[in-house]
Amino acid sequence: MKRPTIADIATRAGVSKVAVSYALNGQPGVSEATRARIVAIADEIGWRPNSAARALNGARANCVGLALCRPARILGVEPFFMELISGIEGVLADRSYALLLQVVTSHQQESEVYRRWWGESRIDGVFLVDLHYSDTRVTELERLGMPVVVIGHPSESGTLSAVWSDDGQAVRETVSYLVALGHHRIARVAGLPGLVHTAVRDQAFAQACEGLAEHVTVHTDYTGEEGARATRRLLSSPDRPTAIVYDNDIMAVAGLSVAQEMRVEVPADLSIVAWDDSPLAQVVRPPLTALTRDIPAYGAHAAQRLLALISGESVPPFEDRAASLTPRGSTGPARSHT
Amino acid sequence: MKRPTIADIATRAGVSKVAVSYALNGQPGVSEATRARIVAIADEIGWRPNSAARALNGARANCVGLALCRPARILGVEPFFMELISGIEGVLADRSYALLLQVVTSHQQESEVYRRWWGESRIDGVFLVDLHYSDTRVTELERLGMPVVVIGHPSESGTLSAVWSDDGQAVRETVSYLVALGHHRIARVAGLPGLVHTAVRDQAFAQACEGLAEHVTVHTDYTGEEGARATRRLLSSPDRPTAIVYDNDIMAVAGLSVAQEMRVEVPADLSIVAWDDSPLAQVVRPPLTALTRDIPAYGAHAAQRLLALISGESVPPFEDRAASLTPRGSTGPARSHT
DNA sequence: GTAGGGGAGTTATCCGGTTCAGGAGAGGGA
DNA sequence: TCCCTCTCCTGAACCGGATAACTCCCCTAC
Repeated sequence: MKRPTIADIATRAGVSKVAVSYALNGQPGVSEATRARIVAIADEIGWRPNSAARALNGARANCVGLALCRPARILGVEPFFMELISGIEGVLADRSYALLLQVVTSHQQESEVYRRWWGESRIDGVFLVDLHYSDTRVTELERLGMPVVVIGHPSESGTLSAVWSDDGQAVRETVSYLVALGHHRIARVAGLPGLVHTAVRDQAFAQACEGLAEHVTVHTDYTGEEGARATRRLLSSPDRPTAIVYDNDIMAVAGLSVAQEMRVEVPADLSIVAWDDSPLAQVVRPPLTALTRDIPAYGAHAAQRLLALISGESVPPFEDRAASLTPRGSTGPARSHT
Repeated sequence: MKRPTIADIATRAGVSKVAVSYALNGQPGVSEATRARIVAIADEIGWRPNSAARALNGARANCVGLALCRPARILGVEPFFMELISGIEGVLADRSYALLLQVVTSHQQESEVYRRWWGESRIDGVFLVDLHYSDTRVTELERLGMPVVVIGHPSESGTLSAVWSDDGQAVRETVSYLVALGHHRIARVAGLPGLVHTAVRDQAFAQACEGLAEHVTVHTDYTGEEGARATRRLLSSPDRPTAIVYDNDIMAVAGLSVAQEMRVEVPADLSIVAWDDSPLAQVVRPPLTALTRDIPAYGAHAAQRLLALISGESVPPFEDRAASLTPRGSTGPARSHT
């Protein structure tokens, strides 16, 4: 029941281990006849190269890592990561790379996971997501000298390669769309304030809203509860906004529910925009206007870069397409001033 | 910049590789003084055991696998898998086990992934999810002789160990709750018909509903669109149901939206129950009555069993707690017959 | 006739850690 | 003094492949 090795194949074929190694790796040094015979035997007994043995020869581990540092309940409800992973794996699978996944609870733990994986030669590189300002993980990974692709804004990725999309542009597009619809009081329910992409959006939002009667950003932890609470507070203020942009879909749905509960009509009294389109945004009534990104493609681009990096190529920052606005029923003209 | 090996430590400590190996593995054969010295040096230079070298000696790979066979868009929107993974990893992390993840598009591809991982000695075992009837993956995995924990009903898991929960009981609890509220026409919007847990629920539902004026089950692919379509059809029938049970939360939310769009009041005219509680179920209005399970715990139990199996222990089927009903605003008494 | 060249294999070594079979030296009992 | 045991440590082999270097052998060319 032991797994077959090249030595077994060699015995069967009546040649040396080396001939088998050459034959199975397409190297010169064996005749075509012998090669065919060896390949046939390998096939027949179901031989697979032992990844440990290969890795031991300084070869690649054929594996990359991803550590996610978010509470389980948020990870579960945010389609983003699963879609990202799907996209990443589409590329990895083609090159027979595996993905090592770990959910951690702190950046310190995350760094520790990287150090361990790298020290144990388990992985050839990692993806880094959810960049913070002065992120200790960046310096840590730079120090390790491991191939890394940062999925996030290059301004904070240090010397590490980055794959990113211009959230600022998406914000500007959204705001000017809302302004064109006659909205003067726009609010934004944002995600975690420490994240770089939150800050980028914050800043772009503030700039795009200059000159408007009112604009405000509220930070949350991405959960529906906080999204609902923020919405309730916003809609309770005397000069309540006529449009709210949410940083994820679960908060947008929560906000929509709050509006309905408070008898605020969507889109007549309130327009809602969700960041990141998802089936969820489309099944609620009215369907949510959303900032659509091709997240699997985003992940695929990151994976391609990481593999290139591992092969020793140098990889300049790659700017993916910005999210684009998909108008649906949740946005409409602002009701003229009452 | 090379990663340190035990040979480096040996040189530094002035002993042989073997002494270092013994010292670092807590084996007898070195004095406490020497052991302390070696451990200190290892610590100082940041040594980690090369996992490939260890694996090569017949040791465990310290890694388990999970392949998910669902389209990316469904995976993303269903919190189930991410929560399951979080739970699994909580246990794995304690034992320094890693999780290898792959998203595949067919069972054939999934089996191929298992064969490859196992053949390459990358993993010590796998989780099998989304069991079908006459599942070829079961026989395939039995043939490989690899440790496997099936997350699903033991009736179809063959000789493989199973961790499961009694969906039938949850269905019965739900139906009797609805009946107690005066509902006589109950519908169920179910998931993929091929899945064992769908069939288990189907059967339990049919049995629990015996004697009712009407009960019907509609199968879907778990997407919000199909959930909405099914709901629309159900609510358009002359004898429309007064209660609908959905197999996941995204379909329940879609159903709720359809009801609202059709001016069917929830819960006055229609009660809604969602399978698997999630933040999503709680943020919509009215909040959804849901079948709550502790999914991370479910994953944790499965992981414990898989690790036990890998250690050579025998693992009987483990029945986890059944989902329990969490009543919220989406269910109420059936309106008396008009 | 012989040097040269290449095809087809082989042997030896290495990767980093584990394991087994000793071996040196100290200590103890008869 | 001899032998035995125990502690602490070492050399060698091994895991499954990759790779450098070498050996044949046959064919060609000068």
